[in-house]
Amino acid sequence: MGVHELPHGLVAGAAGQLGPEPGRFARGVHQGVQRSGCAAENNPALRPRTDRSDPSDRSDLAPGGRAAAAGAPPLKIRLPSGRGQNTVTGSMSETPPDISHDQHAVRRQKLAEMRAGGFDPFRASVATTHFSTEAKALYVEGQDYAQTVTVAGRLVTFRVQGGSSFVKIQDQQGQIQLYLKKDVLGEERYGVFKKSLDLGDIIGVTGTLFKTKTGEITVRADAFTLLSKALRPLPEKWHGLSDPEQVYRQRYLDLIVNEESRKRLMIRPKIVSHIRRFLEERLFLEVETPVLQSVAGGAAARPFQTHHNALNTDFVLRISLELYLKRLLVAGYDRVFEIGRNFRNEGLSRKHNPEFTMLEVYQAYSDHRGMMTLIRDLLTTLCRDVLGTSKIKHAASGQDIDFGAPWREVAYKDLIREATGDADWFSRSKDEHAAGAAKLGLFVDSKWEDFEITNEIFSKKIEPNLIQPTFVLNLPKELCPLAKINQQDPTTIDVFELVIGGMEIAPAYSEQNDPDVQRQMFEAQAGEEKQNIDEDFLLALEYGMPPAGGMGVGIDRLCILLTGAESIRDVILFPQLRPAAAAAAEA
RNA sequence: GGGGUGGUAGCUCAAUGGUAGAGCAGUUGCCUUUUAAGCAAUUGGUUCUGGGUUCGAAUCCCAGCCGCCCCA
Repeated sequence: MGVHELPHGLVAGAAGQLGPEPGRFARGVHQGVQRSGCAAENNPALRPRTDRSDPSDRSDLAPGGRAAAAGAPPLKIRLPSGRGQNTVTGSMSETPPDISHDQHAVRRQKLAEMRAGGFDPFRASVATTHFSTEAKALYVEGQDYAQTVTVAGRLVTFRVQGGSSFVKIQDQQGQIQLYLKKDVLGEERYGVFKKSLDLGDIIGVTGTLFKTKTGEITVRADAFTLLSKALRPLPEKWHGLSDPEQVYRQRYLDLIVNEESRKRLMIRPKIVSHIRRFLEERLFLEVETPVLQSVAGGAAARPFQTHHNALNTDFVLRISLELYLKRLLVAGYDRVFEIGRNFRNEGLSRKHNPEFTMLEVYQAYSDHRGMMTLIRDLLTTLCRDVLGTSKIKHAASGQDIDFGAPWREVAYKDLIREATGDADWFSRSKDEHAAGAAKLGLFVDSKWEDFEITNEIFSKKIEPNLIQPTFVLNLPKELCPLAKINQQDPTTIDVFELVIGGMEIAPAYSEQNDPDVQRQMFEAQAGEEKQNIDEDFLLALEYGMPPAGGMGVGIDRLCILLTGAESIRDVILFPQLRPAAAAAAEA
């Protein structure tokens, strides 16, 4: 039935049954450890003070749950004869091999002995009342042992000193120290704690808050429950996990032991939720559009191929959100956004993951100028509310990026003229452009179109040096077929590209809504920017799309920027890696 | 795709051709308000994989796998 899933426990705790009576972690049950069955079947609020299960209850335990369990001896790791005290249980009569060096085996043996003693550490859960930091906030100065809490988490430090011990558990919010004392827990339970728990185990504890001599708010445990046995040891607590490969492949370990990673990756959900709130306050609708598409449009990139069996049709994974969101503009969704995954079948690098997250926003009766206001407001409130500052460090340049200062606006062509020192750059020939680029030390591929040569200068020589927030305006029309042509200079389009910290963060357009011009611009594309033509999209435009501003924001890059990360892999929980050879062989 | 660089105990790292070590973790013992706890004892290795050179290889060479950095 799974009545007592952990979420229920959390809800039950949060719903107001605070301060469970100490006796709820029944001592008499299976080495005093409560089981999920009991917790599930009894409303925690109504349960008797001393929640002793009757023996028949044990039958629903693991097969090992026998009456003999109650008398199970303290756990002990068996060592070769002559060393330590062997605890010979049941049929074990041979001297077992020394496994003390093999932490996995030691933990497995502890588990086996627990099960043999009638306790299965994977069957219990607990109704927590608080997260760690919430619990600590409840403490009232000077009122030790007044507040009862039930907390749960992973054991991350272990300091045993004889008859009392300090340990820390870690949960989603942080850590809280627990104080376990033989006098409080009783000899047997304290022995169980010392002998059968390990770093990495997940436990639940009920106890009262107090402040130690050294000033740390701590839970003095009245009872504890092992909720999950860790069969593998955690990485070392002091240095954490540093091998980048293991950090990425076993991110869960990184998140357990590396505080920095945990903090950094926790910022991301805050950023995303701020964006949602910000846009919803401005009456934007969040929608979801197809990932599986027939034509990968809205950008120039190689898509991933896939196949639908029932339809016997090939699909591609989307490379942008754009064309479906514009269909929704046609449909009358005047303000719409999607935060979704795009997939591009390209190389991996510090700045590229094959799947990445984009925010795309479209606002009818706005334009790229309107988008400038929107993104500026979004990013300044984001800095204020999530980071609590308007300035962030940009490690690569050593500068502080100041979101509070006025944001620079500059035309693409002006930047090129400045970088090349050539006021007449845009009236020169392709060969002259190639020569000019080469003079700047750039490699020029003979296959490149003229505009690609110029854009190489922008990408390599200009963009990386735009550290402060900069709107680059009026890009050449070849760079994007989906924007409106500029009235004054028809070689450019009404767009901006927001560059911060040397990275392209957000391109935005005055969206092209003339179906005929749109078709022409698709057909006129050249070079690497060429997109596939989505006929269904063009059909939609013929029904009439309102004038609109649209913008894309690379969420991963935004997170890199705002967290000071060095690589996109540091802001993606599970970055893409080549499958491990060993893992592949096992599978 | 090219160049560079790395892979040693569960984790973090030493060991430059001559017996593979340390800290943490583990195990055993002592320790009832600690802060990376301490003290004492102790276990622990296919040095990524496969070849080669050599009396002898973690170390040198070749190939492969995986990672990281730079370039295309």
